[in-house]
Amino acid sequence: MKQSSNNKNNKYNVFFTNLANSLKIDIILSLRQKDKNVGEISNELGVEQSKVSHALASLKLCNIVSVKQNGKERIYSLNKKTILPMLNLIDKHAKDYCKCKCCAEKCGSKK
Amino acid sequence: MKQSSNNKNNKYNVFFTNLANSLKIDIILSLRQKDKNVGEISNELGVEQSKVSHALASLKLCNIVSVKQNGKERIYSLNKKTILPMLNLIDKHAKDYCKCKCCAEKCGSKK
DNA sequence: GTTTCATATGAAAACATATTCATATGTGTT
DNA sequence: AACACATATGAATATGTTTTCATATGAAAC
Repeated sequence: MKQSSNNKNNKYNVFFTNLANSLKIDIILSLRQKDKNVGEISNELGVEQSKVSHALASLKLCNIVSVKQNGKERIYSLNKKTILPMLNLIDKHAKDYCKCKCCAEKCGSKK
Repeated sequence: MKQSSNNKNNKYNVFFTNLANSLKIDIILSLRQKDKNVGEISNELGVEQSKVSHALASLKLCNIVSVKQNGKERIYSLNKKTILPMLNLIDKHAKDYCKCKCCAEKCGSKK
């Protein structure tokens, strides 16, 4: 009877899971303005370097960011083609449906 | 020096976190075709009823689905306006960037 | 080739969310 | 009111992902 798809690795799940993290979102929002190296991101967000590196590595796996070597630095840039329209959809969605100030607390996360 | 945004509840994170789950994705894909009650979804996916209920409750918090009572059933329907374009963006993204068959395994999730 | 700066990596711990299972609630029927 | 059906809820556990911290790697300068 078990006809479950059990499709843990479908592309949608992989993509959303990768983005389901506030640090990664902060990095994405930061890279929206301009390309940055790891140190710049780390300083700007006040977040430890290795944490940023881990987050970037994961974003890179899904081609959400890409990287260029420049001397000893690595410059990360955002793949805007996919992400920006996606953020816009969420902006629109939130505007339409999340009218109360408590919405952010209530949506999805128990925290 | 800690100038971190620490914005765990920003709308993007809340939204993506809610979607970062294969059952919820399966439910969304199923509701894409037509509205269904909990039992139908549960049967179709071969997934226990309470699991489906929990997933639907969480999707509802973000207005990704909505619900209508019909006798003792509850009919869930997908808010297509936001989700469908979002899935399309991911389709496009995967087509452009995830050319190898191993990509799904590699992207984002360690599993 | 040693030092310094920049970033990546591994592994354990911390954390968050999903799953499970027992049970409660709600709706209609008899 | 008792029952059956449909769905929701709570709480403990399981699972998966992030965080942390120590350390490794790589690139340039000396």
